[in-house]
Amino acid sequence: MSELKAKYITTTLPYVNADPHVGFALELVQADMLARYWRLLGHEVFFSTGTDEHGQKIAQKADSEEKDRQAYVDHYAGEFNRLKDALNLSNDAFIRTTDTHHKKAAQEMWRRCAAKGDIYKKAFKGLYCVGDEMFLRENDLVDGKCPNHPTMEPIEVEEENYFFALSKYQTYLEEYLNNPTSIVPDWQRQWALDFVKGGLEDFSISRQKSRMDWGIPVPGDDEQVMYVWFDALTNYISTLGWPEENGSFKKFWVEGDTLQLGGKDQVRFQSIMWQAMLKSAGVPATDTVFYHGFVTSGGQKMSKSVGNVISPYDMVARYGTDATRYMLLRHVHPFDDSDVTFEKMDEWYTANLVNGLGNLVARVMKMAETHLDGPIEKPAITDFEPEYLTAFNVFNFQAASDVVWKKIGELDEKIAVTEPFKLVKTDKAAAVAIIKELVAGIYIIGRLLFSLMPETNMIIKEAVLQNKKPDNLFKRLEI
RNA sequence: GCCGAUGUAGCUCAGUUGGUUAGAGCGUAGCACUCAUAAAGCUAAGGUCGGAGGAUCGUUCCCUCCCAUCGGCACCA
Repeated sequence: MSELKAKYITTTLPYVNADPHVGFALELVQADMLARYWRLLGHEVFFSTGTDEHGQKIAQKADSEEKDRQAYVDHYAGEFNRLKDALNLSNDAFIRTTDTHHKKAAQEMWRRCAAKGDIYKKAFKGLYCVGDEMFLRENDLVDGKCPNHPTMEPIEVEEENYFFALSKYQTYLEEYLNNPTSIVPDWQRQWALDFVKGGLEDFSISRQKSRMDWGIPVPGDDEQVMYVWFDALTNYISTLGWPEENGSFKKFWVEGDTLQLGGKDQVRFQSIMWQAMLKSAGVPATDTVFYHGFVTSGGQKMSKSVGNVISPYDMVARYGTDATRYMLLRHVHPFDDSDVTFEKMDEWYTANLVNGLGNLVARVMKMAETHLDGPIEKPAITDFEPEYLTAFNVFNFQAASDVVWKKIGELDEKIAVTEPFKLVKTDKAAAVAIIKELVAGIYIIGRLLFSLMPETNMIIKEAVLQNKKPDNLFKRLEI
């Protein structure tokens, strides 16, 4: 058997200007399910996540709340890092773009792109709102005024910024995106390809320090700080120790398979700008970027004003960690938008977890505990069925989960058909044989849940090995 | 406006080489059982497969047009 390739997987880094959102929780558990699955298959895995902490919006928010900026981002980094326990994540690294090492790496990225001749200075002209202390976008203007300050006249400001020569990489990016595995799902790849073919503009990668100083200093220019995107993108390799060329970077990025996850609004950044930066710096491209959809609630985008925001912490509080993972991985579409409400989640929870998985384990283990002399022989490890493997290969977390629930249904049916609880009164040996099969079936279900619901996996395994009915896996919801 | 999708049972969705009675899960109704978290099992109701034309011996699945919904159309990240 050939050596399995090392696997690198990372989420995007959420921008820490708000509390963790269920959409990001989705990305995290998707990454975690893959990471655990690969480890189970025997791959060496490096799973990274973290926080993106520089830029205008964060500086502004911290200032407006009269908080020290570093203290402000420390707080939010903590809020995001708390998801590790809440969602039982197995990430190997949590990188913050304010980490010292990361700052150095971002500067090295800059130097390399500059050495390649891809960074140049150019005058940038834009409408600037003095009230917001930031440049306004054409689309944001309301009657030509800043939406937040309709009484103030935006002023035209010109400043010199550094630009990255993205346009140089059009041909390269077309080649890269022609590779069918560069982006999943494929229609996102088509979009990216069309976008690149339509022509690329260079983009600014710095801000004048006098106007915005919450960023990583541009090497060799005290007047400028990096634009947050240039800084943040570098995290995907700085987390592996880059620019140190050996060690983790070599093992996972150069010699391993690399996978990045992101929301569907990230295509331009992850698959276009970032890939051009990597090429410029002489670093191998990301093998695949997977883009998930958005989670809506009640048919609308979540927003504070609508009042339909779902916090992952609220989900965990109501259903528990494994059940929350279950909702996000089995009932949210891997890459299309999905609608989630507590009403729907209550149904899923009760039907599939309480009445389905939880009840099955309870009824089987009760019979086992009552009628077997001791634990069954530990079932041999069997290969996963093809549909389970295929589901993971195409990032179809729902299909992978469906395999488990199909088995749950089969076992429930088997109990109904063979009635071991009745048979035990007339033919104990036959009943015991059936119960043993059922327990083995539970064990297999537990194993299939390894990546989806790690805690449940452990409980089932323990229950089988000790021949003891566990406490109810999922508590019935209070009405 | 342009580009791209989507429109299949109450809900969420499967359904590619076009071929007899269109599927699953959840929900609903009834039957029945009792090992289990009043759970599971069986049965049933429920669909002109968005609409209209066309090509075909024949299409939910191909072509055209229309309607509806959604998303994107670069420096907010």
